[in-house]
Amino acid sequence: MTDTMAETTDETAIQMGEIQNSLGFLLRVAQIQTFERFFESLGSYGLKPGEFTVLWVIGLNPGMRQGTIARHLSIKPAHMTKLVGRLIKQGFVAREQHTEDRRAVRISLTEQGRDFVAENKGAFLMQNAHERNQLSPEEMETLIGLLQKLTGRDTHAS
Amino acid sequence: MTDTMAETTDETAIQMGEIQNSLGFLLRVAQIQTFERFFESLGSYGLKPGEFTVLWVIGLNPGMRQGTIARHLSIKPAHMTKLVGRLIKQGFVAREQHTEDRRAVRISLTEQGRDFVAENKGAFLMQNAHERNQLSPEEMETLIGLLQKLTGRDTHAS
DNA sequence: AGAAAATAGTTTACGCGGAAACTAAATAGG
DNA sequence: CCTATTTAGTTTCCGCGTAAACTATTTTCT
Repeated sequence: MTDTMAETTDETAIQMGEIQNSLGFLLRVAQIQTFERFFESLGSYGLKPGEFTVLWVIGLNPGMRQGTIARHLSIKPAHMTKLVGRLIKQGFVAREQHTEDRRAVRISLTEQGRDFVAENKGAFLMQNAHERNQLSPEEMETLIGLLQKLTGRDTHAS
Repeated sequence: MTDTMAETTDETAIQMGEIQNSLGFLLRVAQIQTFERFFESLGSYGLKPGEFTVLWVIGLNPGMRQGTIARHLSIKPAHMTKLVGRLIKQGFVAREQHTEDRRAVRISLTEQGRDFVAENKGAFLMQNAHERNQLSPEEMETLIGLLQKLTGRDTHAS
């Protein structure tokens, strides 16, 4: 599962240098791994992490504008359109015209969407369960806190 | 159905729930931001983070097989082919046939490639300089250590 | 040796996500 | 009012990264 030490070709003596400590590099690898884990639990439904996140937030904010949700999730408008389109096609989300501002689009979950979120909430949040990775609960907490701070998403940001 | 049915027009009052603490979500946002920072410094050269990383590792391991490097960087073979192709087109990398195994491809940096890496090494590694983000040096160190552990890439396990 | 399997890398087809151009609706300015 | 600007979302086009199929070479097995 982890790096196969058995494979002892001379080629494996690779030098990585400071890249090993590069934030960008580590974030990339971490995300790849997280992505893979996600598919182990939710992949069977053909849903991607981003899609589940959107579903989740729509569920918490029914009737909100899709643009607002996109902005808060750092999703680009163009991408949001397609994302919502997919979710609608799957029957999880419904669009409704904003009555006051007819440019705006309100979105909310369908019954099916609510059920889906409720069912898979656990699996999704399991991502940071320490059983699934190398970190202790405290370490995971620290990591998440630091990432929140790094991204300016900690609740008590300056 | 629930009490959250109140339609929110206020943008700031968005609910995110446990997603805020989701490792996957935070990794995604962090990576987007890191990506943006990268372009501020190296974007002018039209080089992507992944490309610079590959360039870097080739520089540290001249003449190594491209597949070996790919594996160590969690890059898929197909992608590696295109990556190397681009780097060759830019004049940074050179291919040479492996003499013993004619299937294998050895790659190394050109003079231009070495110069480029030397020039931009500082800018690339600056990513984790605390001046560029919200974290103190110690916090950054902790974060990097935790990410290494999470990804199983902490070579010098504490 | 010769067929079969394994290995290295490439090509092809596809989906995701982004930038920019576009449409539609609301607001501002005269 | 009526044009001009802004805002919300969509569409179009493009590049990245992946899976799967493919080519070429090496190894294994009999």
